[in-house]
Amino acid sequence: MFPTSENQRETIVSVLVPVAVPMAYTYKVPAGLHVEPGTIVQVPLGPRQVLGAVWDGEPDAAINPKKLKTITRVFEQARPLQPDLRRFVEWVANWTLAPPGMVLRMVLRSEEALEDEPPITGVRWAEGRQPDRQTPARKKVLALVEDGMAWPKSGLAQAAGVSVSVIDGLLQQDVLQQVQLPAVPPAAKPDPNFAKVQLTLTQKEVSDGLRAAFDKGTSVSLIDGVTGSGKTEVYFEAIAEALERGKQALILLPEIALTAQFLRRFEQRFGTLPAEWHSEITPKKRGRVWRGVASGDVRVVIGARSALFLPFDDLGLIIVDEEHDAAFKQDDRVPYSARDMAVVRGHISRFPVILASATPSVESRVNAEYGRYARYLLPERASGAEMPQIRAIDMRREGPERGRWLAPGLLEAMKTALADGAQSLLFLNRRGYAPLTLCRTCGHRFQCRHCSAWLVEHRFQGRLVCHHCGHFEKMPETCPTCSSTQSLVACGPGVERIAEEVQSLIPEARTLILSSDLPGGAERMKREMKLVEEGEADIVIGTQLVAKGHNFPKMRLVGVVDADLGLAHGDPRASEKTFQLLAQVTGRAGRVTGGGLGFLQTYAPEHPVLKALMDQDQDAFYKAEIEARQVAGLPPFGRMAALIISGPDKPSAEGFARALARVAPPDRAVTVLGPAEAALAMVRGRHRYRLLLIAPRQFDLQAYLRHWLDVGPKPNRGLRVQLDIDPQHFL
DNA sequence: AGCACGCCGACT
DNA sequence: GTCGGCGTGCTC
Repeated sequence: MFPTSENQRETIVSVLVPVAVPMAYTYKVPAGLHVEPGTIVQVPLGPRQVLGAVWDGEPDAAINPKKLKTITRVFEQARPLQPDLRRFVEWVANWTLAPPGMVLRMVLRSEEALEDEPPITGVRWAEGRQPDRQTPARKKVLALVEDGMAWPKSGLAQAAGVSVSVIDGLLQQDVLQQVQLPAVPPAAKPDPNFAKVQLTLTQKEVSDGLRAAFDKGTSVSLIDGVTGSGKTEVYFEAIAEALERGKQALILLPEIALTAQFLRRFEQRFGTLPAEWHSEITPKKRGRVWRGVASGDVRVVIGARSALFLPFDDLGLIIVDEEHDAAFKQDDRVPYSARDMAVVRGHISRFPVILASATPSVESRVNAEYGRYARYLLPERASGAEMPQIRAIDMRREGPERGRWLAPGLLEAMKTALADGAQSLLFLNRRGYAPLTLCRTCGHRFQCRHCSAWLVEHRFQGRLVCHHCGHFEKMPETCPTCSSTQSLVACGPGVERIAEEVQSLIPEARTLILSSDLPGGAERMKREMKLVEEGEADIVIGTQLVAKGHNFPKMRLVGVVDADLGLAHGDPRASEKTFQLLAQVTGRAGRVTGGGLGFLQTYAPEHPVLKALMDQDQDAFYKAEIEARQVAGLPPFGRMAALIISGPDKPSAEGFARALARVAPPDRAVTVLGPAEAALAMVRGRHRYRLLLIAPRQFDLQAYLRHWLDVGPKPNRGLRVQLDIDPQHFL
């Protein structure tokens, strides 16, 4: 690969560039410079300079030598990407049908990481020297530096209570001198023995099992524990074990859950904050963490899915918390599932991976049942609090009068809770006031002009909003078709409408809406979450964002306004998603106060998802769902791929069908759920169409797709593939 | 004519 | 992913 031939021929190497080209390119190595596989380099590509990594495999000698360009820069200080990481990049590229360069791009996402950090300069007393004239300000500064310690300039000025110009004056007279300060480490070393916690008997058993997994090399464990059962405490013990063995650890959290609260819990256990990695981290910090991870200075990273591609020096454990969460899936660029790829990374580098959830994904449950994963159960709340009682309200018999949405039984329970000083939560996963507006006179329905979804009325903003593409218009006074006035009616409820109903029926309660679209942004949301936490609201009406994150200690009652919502979707995972969401939401009830209550308003009280929730019988849900999937050939028993066709065409079934026929004619081995099916309704954004292919396990779906990708439009032009396949069988 | 936009191929 | 080239259609 690196001939230093006698006849002084120039060396050539493979270089992978972070661009959507199908393979590694070939470059010349400048004379006298050493590169090896993994070395990070800068190379010319077309009209620009890009980062890249020297890659494995023979460089292509067949390329016209006149075309070959030379590596412009070698990043000698940055350590080469390790063989395991390079294999991981290749694996992910192969799996996702994405160009390997696009996966490498996720590894090289911090440009700052490669440059040396500009040294931090500080000041120190030049021993013995005194200023020409003493002033009170100068005296204060000199008192601080007397001991010979070095200070950052602004820090010293602040500590002395003087302005920076005083320091500058002293520097001028050489009373102070400039010195280099050591670089700030991105995170201190966590101490596995900082604050050992008292574990319950069950927790201890699980933690012993997890610690033992380190001796097995590759292993995956699933912690299946109810909300409040202490999953976190238990997997912290696995992190302690990794640290004791001198290994690095990575905790992956869904983006939403990266809360200060979680970081504080880590700090309490290990005595220091972990390094963080997610989209909000500043470029400078990002560079420090990247370098720290590569050098081994950073021992534990807590991050969102992209942290999986960090160049760890010696990674020995990955934890995927809330492993069922959809936020682990990336839909754009390289469409990967961080949960699945974490398992792959653990497999390649032979270390344990831990998946944790109160409501595991069906895939993980199946893998556990078939013995591919070790399964650990934490069935009880560590505080001893009871799980809430959940009952259905049959809306056919116990429902409210026409035009109202809350059943009398639910309202009674809310009033009782209010009288006892406890909080209630009404959950409805629908923003706005009403999901459909129509004209009573002519039947006109307000539809989005871009994507044909119904427009949702947002009464506080006085707008009609499309929840698909974000398009909005002012709420008109008159019908745009027949010009009738006062004829527009709102159909169905959203959170705003439920809040209106609560305010009119229980006016003495302090009500609060928690919905992502309310004005004030993330700041206001944080404040309001805090208000709820402190008991400053009696009745909270919320969309799905109340399911995650904050705990509400005074919440006793949870009412699901429409428990059927989401069950009748075209989405093949509708049941699973609804089960997980409702289990989380009802789990908010009575976590600390005990005796929590859950109500499910439904027209289908016999539905297996709702029955499982009421009976507190998760197993019943998984059993029913697994059977249904086996019959339908859905994951994890079949394999599913979505072909996404995007383009500027206006939505039209004809154009879509034409594209489909050109790209992926139906095959006897695969089921194509085309535009006519509900599958399309699942994600019909602007300029985007998706169809689902479902193939049996033994069918080589990737080869099939690869074939049609070659025949059809270029993969990076209008056509994208998203695979929803559990990789467990392919390791 | 001047340009904005979309499409398409090339990039070693 | 990003650039440059080229065709189409619209505006000053």
